[in-house]
Amino acid sequence: MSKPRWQTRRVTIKDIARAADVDPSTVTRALQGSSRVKPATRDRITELAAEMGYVPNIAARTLVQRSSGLIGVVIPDMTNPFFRDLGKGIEDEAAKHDLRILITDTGAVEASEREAVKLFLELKADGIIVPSTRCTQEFYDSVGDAVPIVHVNREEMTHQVSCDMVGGSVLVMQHLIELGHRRIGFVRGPDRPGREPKMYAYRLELENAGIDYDPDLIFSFDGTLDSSRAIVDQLLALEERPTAVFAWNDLNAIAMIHALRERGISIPDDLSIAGHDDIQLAGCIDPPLTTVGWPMYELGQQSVRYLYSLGHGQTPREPQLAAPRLIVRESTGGPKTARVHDIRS
Amino acid sequence: MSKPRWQTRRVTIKDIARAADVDPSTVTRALQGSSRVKPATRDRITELAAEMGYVPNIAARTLVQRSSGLIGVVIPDMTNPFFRDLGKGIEDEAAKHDLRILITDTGAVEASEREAVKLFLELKADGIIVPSTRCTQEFYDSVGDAVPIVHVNREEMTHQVSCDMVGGSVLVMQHLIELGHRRIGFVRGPDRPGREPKMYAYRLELENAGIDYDPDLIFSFDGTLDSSRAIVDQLLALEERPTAVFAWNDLNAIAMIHALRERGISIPDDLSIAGHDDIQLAGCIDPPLTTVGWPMYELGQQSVRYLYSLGHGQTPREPQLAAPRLIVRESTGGPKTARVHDIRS
DNA sequence: TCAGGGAATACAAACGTTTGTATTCTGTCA
DNA sequence: TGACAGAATACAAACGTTTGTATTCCCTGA
Repeated sequence: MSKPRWQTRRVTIKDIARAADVDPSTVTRALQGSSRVKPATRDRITELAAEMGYVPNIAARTLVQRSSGLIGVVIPDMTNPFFRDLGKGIEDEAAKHDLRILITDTGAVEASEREAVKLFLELKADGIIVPSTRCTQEFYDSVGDAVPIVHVNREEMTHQVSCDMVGGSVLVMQHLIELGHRRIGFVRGPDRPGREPKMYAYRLELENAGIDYDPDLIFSFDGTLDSSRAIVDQLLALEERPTAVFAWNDLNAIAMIHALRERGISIPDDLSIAGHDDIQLAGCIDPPLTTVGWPMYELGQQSVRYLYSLGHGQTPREPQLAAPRLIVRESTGGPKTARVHDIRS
Repeated sequence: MSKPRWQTRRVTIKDIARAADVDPSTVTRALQGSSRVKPATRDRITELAAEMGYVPNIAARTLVQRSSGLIGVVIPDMTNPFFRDLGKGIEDEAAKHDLRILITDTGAVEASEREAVKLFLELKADGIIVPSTRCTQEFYDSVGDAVPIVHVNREEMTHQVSCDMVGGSVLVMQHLIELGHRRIGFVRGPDRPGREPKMYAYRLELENAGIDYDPDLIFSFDGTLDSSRAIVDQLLALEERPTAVFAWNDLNAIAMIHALRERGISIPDDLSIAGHDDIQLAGCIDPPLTTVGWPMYELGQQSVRYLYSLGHGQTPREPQLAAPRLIVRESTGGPKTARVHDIRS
C-alpha cells in the first residue's frame, strides 16, 4: 500500500507560530480573537494563517476540550420530507451556539441507529438528536450520560420534544366524522407497540362519536409501496367497505389513492382519504390530499434549545407539544384551494 | 455556566490498562486484535473494556493516525430520493473498507457546501463525496489535496463518477420523437451554464430528427413548486403549444401535471410529459410518469471505490458512465404496466 | 546450565491544540 | 531613577491514542 499523497503534512499552529515568531499559544489566542494578544500581532497572525492555508485540526481541539462542537442527528429516512425542515431548524439553532451538525441516515434499522449513536459518542459530539427512534429507552440508558440525547416524537423517552400527535389525529378524525363518515379505516404504521398516539386518537374520537370500533378496519403499513397496495386489496375485499381512510402518512395515502383508482374507485366520491405529514407533493397530486402538517422547523430549533439546556446543567423547561394544522383538500371532498385549520379553530 | 454533568471523565485506555495491570499499548493492541498480544490477555482486556463501558476516543486516534476513518457526503437536498440509494451504496461500500459515513445537507446553497467541505477537512475525513456540487472546480482546487474528493454527476470535475446524462436524455427524446411529437418542450434546471448534458441531448436529438430548435419551448425550473406552476402558465400562453414536455425531474413533472390538469389539460392526450430520476412516487401518481432511472446504488459504490484508489495513490481506472433506463408509463401514452428500456435496447 | 531466540509486554514519543501559570516587557508615577 | 502595574507573550502540561523500539520472559536445544 503506497503512501497516499494525500496525507502530506498540513500547516499547523506551530508552523504559523514559527513564521510569525511567536509561541503557539499566542497563535491559538490570536485565532480565537482573544483580547490577550495585541491587535497588531493578532492581525499579523490571522493574515499569516489564511496565507498559509491553515485548517484547524478538530481532533486535536476535541482532545483537549473534550467536546467537538458537533451535534449528531440520527435520521431514520432522510428522504422523508418530514425531516428536512426539522434538520434545517436544528442546523440554524445550532449555529447560534457555534455548533455544527452531522447527519446519519439509519434506514429505520435499529442496529444502524445504535451504530450511529455510537459513532457520535466516539466523536465526542456535544449532543445527539434522534427523531423517531427505533431503539428502546433501555438502549439509551445503557449508553450512559456521556452526552445529552434528545428524542423527537417519542413522548415516552426521558428527554424529548414532540408534535402533538394525538391532537393532529383528533383533527383528522373530527374532520372525517363531521363529513358524516361512520366507517373509517385506519392504517397503523411502525409505531412502538403500546405507544400509538394516532391509534389512541382514532379510538377516542370513534368513541366520542358513538361509533363502534371494528378491527376489520385496521390495516398495517410497513413503509413500502407494496404494502400500500396490499392494504387496498384487503380493504376492497371487505364486505362492508369503509367510506373514509386515515392513512399512516402522505406517501402511504398517495400510493393507496393510486391503487384505488387503478381499481376504479373514485376519490373522494367512493372513498375519502386523509394523510399525515403534509409533504410538499401532497398539494399537487390528484386529488390533492387532505393531511396534517407540523411546524417541524420550530421543533428542530426547540430540540437544540432543549439539548443546550441539558448540556449546561439546566433543567429545560417542559417543552410544549408542537401544534398540528389540518389542511383540508379534495381527497376528503374539500375545496379546490386548501383550507387550513389550526388546533384551536 | 455550570459545569455540565455530561463531561464527567470517561473510561480511557489507561483505565483499562490499570485494571488489567498491563501497559496502555497492550490494551490498544488487544482491542485491535493484534497477534502481538497473548490470546488470554487479549480476551481479558476485551472483556474488561466491555465491562467498563469503554468508548474509543476518535479524536485521539485521529490525531495520531492523521485520518479519522470517516467519509463525508455533501448532499444538496437529502429529500431528493435520487440521493438515498446513492448514500446507501456509499455506506455499504465504505463499510467494506472500515470507513463510516457522515452526511451534510447543504440545501443546494453554495456557501453551505463550502462550509460542509471545510468541516470534513477539519475533521480529517478520509475522503469527501459531493454529488451535484454547486461550487466550482476552482474552489475544489483551492482546498488543496489534503484529502481526495470525488464528485458525482459533474463530468467537468477532475475526479468524478457520473450517470450517462446525455444517454438518458437521448432515450427520452427518442421515445418522444418515435411517438410522433415534433414540438417538444424542454425544462432546464440549475445546471452549470455551459455544462448542460440534458440540453445537449435535447438539441442533438432534435437535429437528428430534423426538427428546428425553438427557444420558445425552453423553460426554466428553480426547484420550487411555484416555478413548476409558472412554467405551465408560460407554456399554455404559447400560440403554438408543445405536444410533449421533457421535465427537469420527476418532482417538476408531477407538479406540472397537477397544474396542467387544474387548467383542464389532459395527460397524455393533450400533452405528454416525461420526467427524470424515477423517484418512488413516479409510478403511483396519476398518470404514472414516464421517466429515466439510474443505478444510483452502484454509482455510490463506484464513488467510494474511486475515492479509495485515489486515497491509496493508485490511478483509478476510468469510471464508466452509469447506464440509464427509460421507464415508459402512461404520462407519455405508455401501457398500464411500465415498460423498461435499457440504453442498448 | 546457559546461550539464543521468539513471544509477550513495557517504554516513550508523538499527534495538534488548548489553557493555567510564569515570565518579560513597557510605560507611569513617585 | 526605580518600583510597580498591567499588557503582552512564553512556557509547559495535558488531552487519549498509536506505534516503533526496547525490554523482559520463557522455552528450546546443545
